[in-house]
Amino acid sequence: MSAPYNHIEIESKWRKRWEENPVNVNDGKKPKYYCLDMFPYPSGAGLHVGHWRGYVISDVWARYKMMDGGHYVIHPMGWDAFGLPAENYAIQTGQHPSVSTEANIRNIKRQIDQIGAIRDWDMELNTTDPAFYRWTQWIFVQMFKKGLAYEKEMPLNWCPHCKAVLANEEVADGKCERCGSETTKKNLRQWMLKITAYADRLLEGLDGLEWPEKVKKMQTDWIGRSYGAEVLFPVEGTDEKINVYTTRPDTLFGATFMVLAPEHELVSKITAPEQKEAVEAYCAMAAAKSSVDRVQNKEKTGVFTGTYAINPMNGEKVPVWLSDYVLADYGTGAIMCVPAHDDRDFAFAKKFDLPIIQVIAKDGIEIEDMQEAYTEASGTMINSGEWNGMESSVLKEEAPAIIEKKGIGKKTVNYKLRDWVFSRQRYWGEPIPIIHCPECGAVPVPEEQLPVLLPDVESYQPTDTGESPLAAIDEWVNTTCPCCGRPAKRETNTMPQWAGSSWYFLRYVDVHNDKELVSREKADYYLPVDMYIGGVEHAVLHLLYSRFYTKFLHDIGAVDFDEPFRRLFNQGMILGPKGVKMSKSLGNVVSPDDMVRDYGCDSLRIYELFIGPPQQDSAWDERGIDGVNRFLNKFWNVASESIEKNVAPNPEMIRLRHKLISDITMRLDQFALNTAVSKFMEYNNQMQKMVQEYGGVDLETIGTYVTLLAPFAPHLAEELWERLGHTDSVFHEAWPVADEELAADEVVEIPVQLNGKTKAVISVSVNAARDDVLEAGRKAVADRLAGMTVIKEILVPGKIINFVIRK
RNA sequence: GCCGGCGUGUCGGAAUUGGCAGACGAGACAGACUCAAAAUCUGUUAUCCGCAAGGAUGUGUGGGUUCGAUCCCCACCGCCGGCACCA
Repeated sequence: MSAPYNHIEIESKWRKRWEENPVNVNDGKKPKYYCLDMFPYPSGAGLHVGHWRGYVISDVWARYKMMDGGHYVIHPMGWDAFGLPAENYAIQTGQHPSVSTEANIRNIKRQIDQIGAIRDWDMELNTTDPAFYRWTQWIFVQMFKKGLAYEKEMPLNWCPHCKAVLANEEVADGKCERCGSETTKKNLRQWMLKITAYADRLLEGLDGLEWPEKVKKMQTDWIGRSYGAEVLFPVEGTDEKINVYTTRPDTLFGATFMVLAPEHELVSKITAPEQKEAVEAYCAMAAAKSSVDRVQNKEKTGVFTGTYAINPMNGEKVPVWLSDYVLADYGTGAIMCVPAHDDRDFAFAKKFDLPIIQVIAKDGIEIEDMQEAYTEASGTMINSGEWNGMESSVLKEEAPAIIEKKGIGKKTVNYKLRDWVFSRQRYWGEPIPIIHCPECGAVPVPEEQLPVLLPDVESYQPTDTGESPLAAIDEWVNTTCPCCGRPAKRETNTMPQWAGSSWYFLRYVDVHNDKELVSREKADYYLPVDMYIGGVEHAVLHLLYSRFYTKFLHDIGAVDFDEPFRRLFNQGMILGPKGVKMSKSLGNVVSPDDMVRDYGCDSLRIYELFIGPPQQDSAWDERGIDGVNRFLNKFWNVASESIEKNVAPNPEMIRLRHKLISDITMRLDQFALNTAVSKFMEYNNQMQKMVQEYGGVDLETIGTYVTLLAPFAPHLAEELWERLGHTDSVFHEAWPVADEELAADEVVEIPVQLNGKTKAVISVSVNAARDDVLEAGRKAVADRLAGMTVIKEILVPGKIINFVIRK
């Protein structure tokens, strides 16, 4: 028996070898494969076993791609280092955020190195590096020049805790996505990015992506495209017209009242004098409502304006109301209300005793005393003048065109997606490269003057007023206009956390380029990303923003593709031992460091995969790693024994070899990494029996096993590969290919069932004739067939025999 | 409320997608080695009845399709996630 497996010695040996002699090198001839991890925020807590799992998954994939197809794999890592925690730490300690960030990066880099992954550290980047954010600012300037970055004053989501505005994507349930505080609305002048200009392309581009359907669905819903019509309702006694958006123009005859958002611009113009006071009071109340109230309290409120409008379809007078259930920033901020066919309108009509007219009847029957709205689109039109008798689902499609023809409105498309609020009132972010000149307005900083460096401040403390801490640095703020040379002021807001991450993946491949964002030559060879691995929490944030940025950079000719990530894999979270999210405050964070020391990197790698399906959340259970560790030790022994004995192959071993190749490859391709590990264990158990029976397993089979195991346990594999007598790295081996004929069993066991219940199992040759197999089946259950009538005999070759019998 | 996903031993999970349910691992129990423990090895381990051979039940619940259902269809229950007054 040779020496036992010593993970410390072997892992440090190969770590050193790989450093001296990297296995993943670009010779300029290989096809490329870009396998990317979502880059981490360098938090002070370091990596826990959950982060580790994501990086293990991506490394297994990267190494597999390196061997399968002989790719040069781009597998870089960087730091998404702007953001609030570093800034908050700076507020507490007075230490510059870059200092704590740098220390955190050192620690996390050490932890990442423990994974033993192939990494292109010469591509490392950091979003807070001026050489990087120069180009983040450059992209902003290009967007500004194309009219996609603009300033606007509007009510915005404001987080009183973070003291910054938030994008819609950063607010969930009326609360700040980051800190959980209730958000309020604040009227502020902010920089916006016109992501809505790309709504259709962002929607349509999803079709060609190999992404989880769930994420595509989330983005589709977030963009929220709907088709309908805008219809003009003249206001009685004035020249004004109220423009409403509806997806159900077929129900126009059923519109018995209208509702405007309290913020609608016509409110003050059309309110009747006797209702003025009530309307003003209602608007004030609506403005004071918090986002949480608005989302959670769905009890309808409203006020009558005292004014009537005319339904343009039938000339009927309809009262105009105000209510905050109509959103000012969706559609036209005004709706026509059809209480018979919309739940919200129904509730409003019931509360304020407004008329309800049914215009769609299921099977032509009108409902007496309606108790709830009939919201289905199928039925026959009634009470609808010229439309009576039509099928409503047909009319729904045709109505926008009819309305347009009549000159009372037009066909339209609407989106839920809003423009992206892009400025933040905080210190630790990229300065927005704009100069405000009293004469020339907002002027971009000339490209050759980029980057606009983030200056040092005395206080990082954010303000309550919506002003950035940068505003206090007069010598930085005061500058001259690049256009006219007169005194001007710098923009003091910074960019949101998402700015750098929206395009960083493009920069890795040309990280030192100081002439352009990325050279066309390098972009054409290395990009886009072939596989992107990370958590699902960025579905409508980072992943949507990145797609928008890439489409924009495509349009200005910076890159020749317009989707950044061809394939996306969302790994599940590792939860704490009790199944709750790991967090510092709960004290259930498990660090990989001790386990790497005690069990070795390869054991932890495999355990991270074995714990459950990679896309699924799994609770951490530290005991499980023992099983994986035992498996690696056993395999080490099987391999060592076999190397010593060098036995000749037999058909059983050859069959095992080809079955293993086929099983492992299939599972890798399906991303079923947990069952790939099970299969390794299963085959290892079989090989152990062969060692007992034949003294060892033939070295070709051992070599194949080692090759297949290499992406999972790279150190152990390299060591055994060397012990098998090879001088080159196992990672330069081509991925083995199974010979299905050699993998096929000669004899198969098939169950024999009576009425679907297994009563016996027979062994038959795979080539046996149908009748012989059936005969063998009959024999196996002969005693049970006695006195029975066989009604039907079912034989699925190689699978099953089933006799349907009756007394 | 709407849209997804899931529900299998004590636990994590598997089942080549309609063909022996519970692979693989953890845990537990028993045994071997040991003065002893750890490590290692060898068994057993879905439930119920039975000394046993064997039999019955069993993939959230109820029904259906099928020779055969964890898998397909219908209804329901429970958990998780997303969206949420989007006209």
